[in-house]
Amino acid sequence: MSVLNNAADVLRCFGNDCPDLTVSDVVRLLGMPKANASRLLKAMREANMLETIGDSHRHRPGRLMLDLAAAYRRSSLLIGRASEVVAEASNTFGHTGYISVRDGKEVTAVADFQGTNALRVVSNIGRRLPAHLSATGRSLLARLGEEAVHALYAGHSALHDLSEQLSKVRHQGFAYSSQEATPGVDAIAISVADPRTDEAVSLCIVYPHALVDTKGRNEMIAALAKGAARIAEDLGDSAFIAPRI
Amino acid sequence: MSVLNNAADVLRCFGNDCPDLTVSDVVRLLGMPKANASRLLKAMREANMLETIGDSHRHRPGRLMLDLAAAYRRSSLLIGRASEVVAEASNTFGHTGYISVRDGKEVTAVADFQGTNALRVVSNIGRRLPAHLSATGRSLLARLGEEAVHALYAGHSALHDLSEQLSKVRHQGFAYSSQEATPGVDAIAISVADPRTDEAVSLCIVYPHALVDTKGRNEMIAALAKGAARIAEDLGDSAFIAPRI
DNA sequence: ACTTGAGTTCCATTTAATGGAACGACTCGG
DNA sequence: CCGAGTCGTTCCATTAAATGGAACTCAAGT
Repeated sequence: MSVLNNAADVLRCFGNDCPDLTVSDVVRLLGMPKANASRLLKAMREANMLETIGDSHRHRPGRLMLDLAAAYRRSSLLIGRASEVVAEASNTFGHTGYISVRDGKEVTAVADFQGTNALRVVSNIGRRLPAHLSATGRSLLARLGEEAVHALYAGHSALHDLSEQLSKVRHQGFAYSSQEATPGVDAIAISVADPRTDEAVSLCIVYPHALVDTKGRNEMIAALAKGAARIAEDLGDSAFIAPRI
Repeated sequence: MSVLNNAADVLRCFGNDCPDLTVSDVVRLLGMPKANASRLLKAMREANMLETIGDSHRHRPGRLMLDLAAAYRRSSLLIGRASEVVAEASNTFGHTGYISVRDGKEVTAVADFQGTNALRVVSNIGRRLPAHLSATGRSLLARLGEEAVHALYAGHSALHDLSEQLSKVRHQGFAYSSQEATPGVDAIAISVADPRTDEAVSLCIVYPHALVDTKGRNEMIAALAKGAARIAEDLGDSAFIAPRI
């Protein structure tokens, strides 16, 4: 209805696989009269929410947007603490690490730490993934109660499988995926929350399947678990489950 | 005037040192009637541009904003190419690296690569710095003509010094700062542009002053210069100046 | 119980958003 | 050189939303 919602809809278009937008893209994607789309993009441009690429008619997010993700990170003690842990683990083992948050049925990375190994998984920060299809997503879904997950995934065909996976995660204290989203890539994830702000984040390490055996995997789980446990204790996360390896 | 501009003003408040905002913060910072501020924050919340922290009245940027910086990076071939170069240099030397863009008289980092050395400079992505007070900023300002810089800094007391520094940067092909913004921290920066999109980025390495001698510094400049020269050639940046060491 | 500060809601007024249609700019193929 | 197609902008009357003063709620402090 209001411009603000339309502007938000435009920004949402950048979410997945869309590096830039034209007026007619917006008309197509949002089903809006093109007069509105034209004026909306112009207004967003003038507000620095968008900028044109060169002198073409293609738009990308504006400079105003560049610092907001960092402001989000700064607003959260939990993210800062989690980042320290994952940064250290990433450096120790040479693999890429993330901090992710859940937004409904999706997860998105808020911070990433590139691995240093020659063969490492490339960072995919800023891409939204279905929560039920990734270790980091399941580590966050596992924090919800059984009922909350049922409510969230009501009518979803994957619900039964997901429930089983989540009880495994709850029992183990960590989530694990092997070549699930990407062939050759494994991931481990542990979640921790700040009860004062109701935030939950996932600490995640992704690594090439071929490079890490069970022993190496367990060392990484132990490293993340140690850091996560300290955070859980400091912040009072009583729902934290110490991983059993 | 319109909500969009007010919303943009609210988002701008997160820029510097402000991790969260309340209704009265907005009233104070933007001089807006509190009825408006209250409704504006509510509307931004409902559009996912903001979210409340826990159940308090404090707001931070919303989930919608988290992926936009990544979309910006993805929209630019130049940023992608520059990131590869800086990521490699960061890994080789163990120091922290950035990619930055200029926005008027400010620079902001769009990508960062944490160093791996025990003593390394901590990433400050998402903070805007005055362009004339940092190596990365001066490497970008040097690309502007002498006149453009005079126009941009008209009436600014630092203009004279800046002009001198910039001609040095233009002659050398790189910018260097020693313990300028932060005691004990040095930085080197080289800029490269994409003439097709009118973008310019700075490739920057920051390192502890005590850890690097002139020889080490020159090795890093050479590494950045080599990568930047390849980008300049591939994209047709005729204004690129190969650093002289 | 009184004050102070923060946040929300109400309502008449003002201002901006809407969308159909006409217009201008560009590209492609003949 | 022309006409069809695509894309983006502008115009204008209509409709809908933003505005800001004031009244109201709620909580904390004294």
